[in-house]
Amino acid sequence: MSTAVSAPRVIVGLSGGVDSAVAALLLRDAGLDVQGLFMSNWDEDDAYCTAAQDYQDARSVARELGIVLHRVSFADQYRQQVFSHFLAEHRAGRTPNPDVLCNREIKFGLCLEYARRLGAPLFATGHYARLLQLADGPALYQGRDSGKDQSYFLHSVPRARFAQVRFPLGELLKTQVRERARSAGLPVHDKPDSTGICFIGERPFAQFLGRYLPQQPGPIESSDGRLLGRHRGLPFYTLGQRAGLSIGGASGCAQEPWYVARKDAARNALIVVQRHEQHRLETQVVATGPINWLWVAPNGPFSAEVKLRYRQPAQPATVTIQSDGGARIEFDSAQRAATPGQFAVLYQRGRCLGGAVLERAGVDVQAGIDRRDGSYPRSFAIDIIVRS
RNA sequence: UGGGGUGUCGCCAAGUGGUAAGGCAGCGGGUUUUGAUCCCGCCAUUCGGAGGUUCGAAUCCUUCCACCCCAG
Repeated sequence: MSTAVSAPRVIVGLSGGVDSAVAALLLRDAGLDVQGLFMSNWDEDDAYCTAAQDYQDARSVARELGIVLHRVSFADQYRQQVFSHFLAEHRAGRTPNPDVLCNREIKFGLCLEYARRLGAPLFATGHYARLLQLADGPALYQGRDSGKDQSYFLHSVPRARFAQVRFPLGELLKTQVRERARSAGLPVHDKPDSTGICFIGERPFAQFLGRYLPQQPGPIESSDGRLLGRHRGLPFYTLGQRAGLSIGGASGCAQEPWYVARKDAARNALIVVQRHEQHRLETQVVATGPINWLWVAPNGPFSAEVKLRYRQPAQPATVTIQSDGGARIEFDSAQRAATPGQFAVLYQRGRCLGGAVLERAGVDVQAGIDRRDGSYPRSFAIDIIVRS
């Protein structure tokens, strides 16, 4: 409100949560010309979609901060550029991460552009990540709060776009953010963290997917071919998954839970293993699609820490760039349930170097097989992957 | 309808006279801006049915029922 006429304008993506509210607060207090932007990208109003309440919260925050709040819906574009891909990946038996795409296409794509149209050279969000403007361009770093770091979800954004971006929460801990919100009198200071797919919300996942994908029941088998149950369709499961298999005890088998190890698309069979044989779903090498670089990569192989899934500690590995722009990543130690469709994100001492979608794992990398369906040859589980 | 075997929570499975282990699954919760993984909690007044013996039985007896195997 009290900003000088010359202060640069910044559009803050206000979600109605505490993080974006504090991001706006910090920028306002820094003297910037802050305006809020609320996006509703999923046009479904039900018990799981909290958009209506979130908008009210965003309004409250904007009122409290004394800033303008814009509202826009990218629902059509979200369906076109994020959700359709999400479904296509599932149909192929892979496990997509829609939120990575959402950041690239919507938040740091359309939304960034929209901010420009609103006269703002800068766009900010409440992500827990840090940006440094280096001589050769922006550098993305993990948020200081290692428990909340969200750089994984940002790795796919084209590097140049980060020049316009600010992450005011990068140096803060979540507890500090909540405290800041509370002392500033923001009504959302104790609002629970959001979970689930961005904009869609947390819902019974298999049920949700079932609205878009057909049921294609088939057998659930152990690695030695024993029939253990029925699955509802390969797309409804992800590698490493335990829950939802409904496999009870079987005579002669260990008293352990079962995990999805492999999808046999040709036979429409889901192959599962027990805890003591989880080495069957471990791989040491993976191959990715073209990398989105947030860093100038060296010519030869280099060392990095790599995450194959959000909320897993980055693992030391050696990365070799292939002629097609993808990477071959060899880990120092075997990784559990490397899943096609998920993203491999590279780090070096807290800096996010970039990342790419995981295409193949294990022997498929050596064989150079491109299995878009996420399945593995039968020998994958039976012979080759067995390690001591 | 001769012989043998088995019937304990949705599944696997302890318990052979002292008043129902455990695991898996499932459900609920925690963690979490991706489906998970992980962690915590809840889950058989009842042991195929009916009688009987006993202070007391899932465990002993009788009988019926179901299923499995071998012979037919």
